[in-house]
Amino acid sequence: MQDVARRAGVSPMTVSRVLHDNPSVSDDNRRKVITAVEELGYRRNEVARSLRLGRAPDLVGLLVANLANPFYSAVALGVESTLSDHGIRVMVANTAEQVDHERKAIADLVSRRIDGIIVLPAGNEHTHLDPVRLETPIIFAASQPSGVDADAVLLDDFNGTRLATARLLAAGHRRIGFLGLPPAAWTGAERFRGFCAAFDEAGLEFDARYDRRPLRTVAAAEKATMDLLSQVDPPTALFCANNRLTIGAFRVLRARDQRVDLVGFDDFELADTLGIPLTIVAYDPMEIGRQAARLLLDRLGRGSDDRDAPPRRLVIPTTIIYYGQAVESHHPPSSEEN
Amino acid sequence: MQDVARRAGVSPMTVSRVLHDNPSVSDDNRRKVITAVEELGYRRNEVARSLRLGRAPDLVGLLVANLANPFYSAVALGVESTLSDHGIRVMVANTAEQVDHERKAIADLVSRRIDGIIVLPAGNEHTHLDPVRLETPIIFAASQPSGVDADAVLLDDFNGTRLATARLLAAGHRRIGFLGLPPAAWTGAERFRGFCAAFDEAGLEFDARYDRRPLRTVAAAEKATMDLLSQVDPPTALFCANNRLTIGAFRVLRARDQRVDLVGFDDFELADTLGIPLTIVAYDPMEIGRQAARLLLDRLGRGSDDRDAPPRRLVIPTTIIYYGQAVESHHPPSSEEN
DNA sequence: CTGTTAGCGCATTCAT
DNA sequence: ATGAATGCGCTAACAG
Repeated sequence: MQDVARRAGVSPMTVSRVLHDNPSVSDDNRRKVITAVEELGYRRNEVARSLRLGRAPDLVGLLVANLANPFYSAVALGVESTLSDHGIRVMVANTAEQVDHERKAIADLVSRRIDGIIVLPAGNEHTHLDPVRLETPIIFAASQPSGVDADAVLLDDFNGTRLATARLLAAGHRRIGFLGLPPAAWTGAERFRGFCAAFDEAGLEFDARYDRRPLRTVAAAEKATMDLLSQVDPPTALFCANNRLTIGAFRVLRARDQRVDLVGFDDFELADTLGIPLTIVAYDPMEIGRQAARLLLDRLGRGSDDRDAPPRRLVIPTTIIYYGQAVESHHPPSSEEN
Repeated sequence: MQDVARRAGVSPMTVSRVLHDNPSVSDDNRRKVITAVEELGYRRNEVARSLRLGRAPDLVGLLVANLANPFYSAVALGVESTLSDHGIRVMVANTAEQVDHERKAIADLVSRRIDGIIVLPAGNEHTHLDPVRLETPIIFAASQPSGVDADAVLLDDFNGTRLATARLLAAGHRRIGFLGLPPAAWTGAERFRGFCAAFDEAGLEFDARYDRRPLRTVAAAEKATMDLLSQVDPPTALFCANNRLTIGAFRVLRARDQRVDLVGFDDFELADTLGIPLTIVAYDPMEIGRQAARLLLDRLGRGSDDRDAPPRRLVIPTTIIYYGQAVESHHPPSSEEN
């Protein structure tokens, strides 16, 4: 900046002002500075700037459990695209579903004085995230903050599961297997709660022999499915709590060519072509990222809202899609842009 | 830091030394400092630190075309996991395959004084990235640097395509449709080159009537496939240059129940369950990210190598997988951890 | 082993 | 409309 000032024959201060579009600079000087900047290929040092400003300018952290899962990468894309429209960069940390990774990553992000954090928490207990709120705004996504008072964008896990399950019951199914996530995760708990609620409302009781939890991976879902199918009174339908588990169940059903109604949470690519009747509790994962980003922008005073408003909760709705046997034109989600 | 020093009854410098594990601090003082740090919940301001050091400590940029594409998110995960082992954070920018997004993102990253950049370039001309090399190391991934002398980790696009195509020719196919990417992309050019090379080696010529380029999306691949299948002398086999195009072709074949040999570049989840014979040119996309990260670490002097070594080229091999009609246990790629 | 000095590059404040 | 002074929080280089 000194160099630019020298070359333009002005003081560093004038250069700074030009870079800030400060109107109180003579057109003459402005021109000279701009020329000098271009000739020198000068670019402001954002590090110094942020030290002076006391915060990392336009930089937020995003914590996800597993980037390789299309759900998380879609959320990440939603966050990134929304924030980059505002000139904000995103630092991504993969927690691999480990709470201590999460803790470390957060500490690191905070010490970098980022402007805010969006977190898709690994566990369901978030008190360790509470101290962070004093330093920087934090937005929860896909998980209800527990022990922390913070903005959140949630999915209607409960109702999505409840309604899909109600359909199964209405169709006459009584022996329904539940492939579920660890109850320690918000999503795991809520989806199971919705499942049970549907039974309650129908005046029925869920038989624990059909309960298979906690499951995390495709492989675990495969095992659980085989196990369920080979027991006496095998289930006539399966509910799978996320795309991993749906895919695991599908693999087994397909290999056995067994007629079982399959219902799963999360849409996924090729879900419509699997050649078996499949009901999906669907939603737009990118929208979770977009809304989380918007909540954060509000907190940063960039959006429409007051930055000191009380915590807000946004709920993304789910819809139910039936992928029948026939293969037509209804496209499931995919990264169409590529 | 002043506060910590006061509380510990030492100078800020001693605090700094303790934080750096500098051995020349008396155990007594060290203890006092550590206690004070804990009591105050102090964390070093990384911004000030990096201003002092003249670089953003442990922060690199990653540019990808489309995070929602499993290929890119797998690469991103490979990068993130490798670098986070070294305490390095990753800033992700999604270029949406637009060169000017790429340009802007790079300029922004550089002005943040990041330690390095890993880029999966949008186009095939990279001279606009050359100036960046003066400021920060840059690693190319999945695309040969052109007009720039930089490290790169590449995929064996040429041979993967060539060998898979050779198989088709050996199996007697002569009318082979080629669903290809824009030739402006390295990957697009190389895969087409490999395809043609196989014809050359067999003493055959590729009939341009079966050439369908450039294609980018699932929908475009569907259209191209329908078009190919409805022409006179329809192809008896299709080669698809990436997972998007393979999926598009599959959708049409499945809807028509038409017997056409399908060969595609990129493995993808559920590829083994599609119920049609499918040959895949496979590789590990995470490995691209890991290797790119490793090259960058070397450049940063963190790895084993000299940081002023000449540019290096790493090539990730491909393998050919045949997913037959039967559905067994051979698992395709997926985010198994979740 | 520890403290003092000085400056990284910028922007806020005050003076001109 | 412009410039000079000051300090953000930290650490390298040098004393002591």
